[in-house]
Amino acid sequence: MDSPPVRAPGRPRSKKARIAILKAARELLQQGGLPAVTMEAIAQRAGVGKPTIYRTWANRYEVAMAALVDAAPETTASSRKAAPLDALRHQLRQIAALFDSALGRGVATMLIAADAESEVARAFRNRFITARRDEGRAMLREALLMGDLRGKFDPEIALDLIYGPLFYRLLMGHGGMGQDYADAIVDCLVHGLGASGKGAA
Amino acid sequence: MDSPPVRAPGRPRSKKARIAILKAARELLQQGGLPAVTMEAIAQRAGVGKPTIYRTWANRYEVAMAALVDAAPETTASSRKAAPLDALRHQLRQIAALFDSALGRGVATMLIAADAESEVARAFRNRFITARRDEGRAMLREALLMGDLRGKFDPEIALDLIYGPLFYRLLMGHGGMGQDYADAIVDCLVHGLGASGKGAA
Amino acid sequence: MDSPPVRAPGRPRSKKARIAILKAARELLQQGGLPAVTMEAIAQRAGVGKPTIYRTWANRYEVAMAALVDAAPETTASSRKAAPLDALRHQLRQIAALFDSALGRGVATMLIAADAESEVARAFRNRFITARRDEGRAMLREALLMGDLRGKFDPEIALDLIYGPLFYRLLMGHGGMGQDYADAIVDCLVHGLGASGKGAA
Amino acid sequence: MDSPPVRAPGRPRSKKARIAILKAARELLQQGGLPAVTMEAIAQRAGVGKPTIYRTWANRYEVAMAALVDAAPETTASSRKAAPLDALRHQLRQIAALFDSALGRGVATMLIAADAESEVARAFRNRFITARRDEGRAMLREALLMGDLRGKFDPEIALDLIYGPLFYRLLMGHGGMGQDYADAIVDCLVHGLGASGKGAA
DNA sequence: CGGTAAACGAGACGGTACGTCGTGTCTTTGA
DNA sequence: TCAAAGACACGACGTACCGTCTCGTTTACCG
Repeated sequence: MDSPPVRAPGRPRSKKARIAILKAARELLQQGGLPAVTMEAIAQRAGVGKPTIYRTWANRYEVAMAALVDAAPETTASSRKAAPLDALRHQLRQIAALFDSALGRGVATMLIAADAESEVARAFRNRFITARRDEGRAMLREALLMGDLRGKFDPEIALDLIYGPLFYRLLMGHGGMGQDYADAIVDCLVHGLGASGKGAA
Repeated sequence: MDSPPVRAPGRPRSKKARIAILKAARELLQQGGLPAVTMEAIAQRAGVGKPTIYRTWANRYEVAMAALVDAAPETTASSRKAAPLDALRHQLRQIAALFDSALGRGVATMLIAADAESEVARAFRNRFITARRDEGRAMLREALLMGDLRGKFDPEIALDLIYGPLFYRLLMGHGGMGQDYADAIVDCLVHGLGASGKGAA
Repeated sequence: MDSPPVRAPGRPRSKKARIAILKAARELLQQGGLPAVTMEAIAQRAGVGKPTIYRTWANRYEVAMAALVDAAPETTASSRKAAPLDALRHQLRQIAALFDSALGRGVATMLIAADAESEVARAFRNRFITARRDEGRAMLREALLMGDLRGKFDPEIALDLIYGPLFYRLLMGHGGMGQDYADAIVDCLVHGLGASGKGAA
Repeated sequence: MDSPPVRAPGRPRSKKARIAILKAARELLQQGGLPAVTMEAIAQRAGVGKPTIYRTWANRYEVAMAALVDAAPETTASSRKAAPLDALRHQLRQIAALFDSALGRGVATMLIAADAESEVARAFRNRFITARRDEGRAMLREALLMGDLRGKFDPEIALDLIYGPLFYRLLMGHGGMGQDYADAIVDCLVHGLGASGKGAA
């Protein structure tokens, strides 16, 4: 790997170490899930001292998150020019695919286990959750502007109703995560359950 | 198979020990959250040997779950004679209150960390999740019968939209879990987002 | 004391169980040494409940000792009519052979580990040690009477010098336990080291 | 092989921890005998983690032996200028005193229980047994040179006859371990039992 | 010959110690 | 100065036996 110049192990390693750590964490995550991502395993596999890891991340969850953040595509790069609701469906399908993968559970575990206020946890949420939610919010607004949606609703609540079911099934595993599920969520929500005005509070 | 008349040989398991273990686990869960529920702490607090715990439960998550299952009320005992949608709102408020408590995170962690196929995990899901979902399904049906709802929708998807947001916020913590949140979910869903027929797939 | 007329009420102890227990203990001792002789292993192998063992023996060492006592030949049945010193050599060879076997170490361990005052420990010592020592004492006396020995010595010290070396090598393992060793001990002792009268105290 | 210039990487082992562990083991040994020397007790008393102990020693017997080796005087420092046989008597009295102490049984137990081939067991035997035996051998040789002894005998057998009785009584406990016992052994051996030439094999 | 009392098998009990693992901190050496 | 290596204190893990107890069953004797 580092054969020709044979740069002996020493000080100037900062970037290389970081990359090796994240790579090791990613591989461990894929092979054995989050429980396999131990500091010791990372250090050994990356050829790095444990203190070097702790210098950058506070605990193993942060390393795992950083590995995911590092690996994931920065943007969904949604298909431009599509109708807003179709774009929303497309995005939802992508998220469903992620949750359906082996990493899905790991994502959920991290969301729970990590310190909610840590720097990396915030970045993780930004990258994986908030960014998509922001996209979704923009899509809803556009749909209203273009007349695809005409109801009166709190967009934040609507976004919860859109993304919530995916997390629900991720946690409970009581149903599939297929593409049609993403579509069904949108359809059910935009049509509503048919309020009659009788059952209101 | 040969269950009713047969009796296992040897000394029967002690009811006292079982009760003490679950009580200790419950207290530890309330005081320090799930991380505090260690086998050693349970054993010491319950005045019980560790093997006695392992004889019944496979790991600390199972004990914690069993403690919750043991402690929780069997049924929500919803207010009878209320309008179905009001009953649904009431149930949702109760769940929100649970998730808002210190136990909320623990519940979520357990759902993730425990072996999904274990006996206790199944019981836990039945008691805490499925039972409420079943109640919700009945309420939806009743609302349709009574004319409070008139839409055409897949009830399973609708139930996901109802309960999903609570898990979403439990995981992400991006918003409150108050009583009004429960109401807002129901309202948003029954009215829908106002489909125009244009944005369909 | 009150043995003949009195008879305990209830079911008498099972001879079959006793035999099975001692057999199991003996086998375990041969296969894995003393550490393998655990109460649980004995009980399982003998098809017997642990309390049945404890009813007769106080701990695993006692069981192991009883197993040895039960297995060992009651008497050395020394060759009659042999010269006393030859008989002594013969006996010593037999003891060396025992110590050289797999059971040798177990014997030593038990002598150390068991409660020195227990009933079985005493029986064990009687059977294995004292009986042989008594035989040895008789042989010494006979040798003196017959004129084979003419020195002035304390017989108890002489007996220690005869049997001690075997235990020494059993413990330390610094030399063989062959037949010639037994002979060498007797020879060296009966001739002595050749006192000159100068080094006396 | 490459010992002198080479140095293991990483943090070197703590001398303080080693000393604390051996001190704790020694105290436990004195207070409660070998059964009291448990890894957990050592770790707690020494303020040390269990893995730190296991890093150096394989089991509690090794720790106990190391503690004794560490504590014992390197040499008996026998009284110079004494007659060789008197020096031998002196040494034997010292050993008898050790065996008579609370540590005596522990010493014997360790000799049996520990892995005979382990590094520490070898050191233990060297320090406690072989060194004294070597001293004894030298004394015998000197006594022959000086004419205090004139017999023809195998010195190794003679040494077994000298030290064996002490181990015999240590194991069997059938007699005292006093100073006069040490003297009696030497006296009996140097004079012999008085061979007549009749009882030979 | 039917009661009764003890011994039986089975195995759960409260404990203690085991030896392993992972954590997050520290100390040393080397580049 | 900082990185690797790895020892450190800590503490939970899950296992193995200990010696005791509680079951329901079996078996011999004695009234």
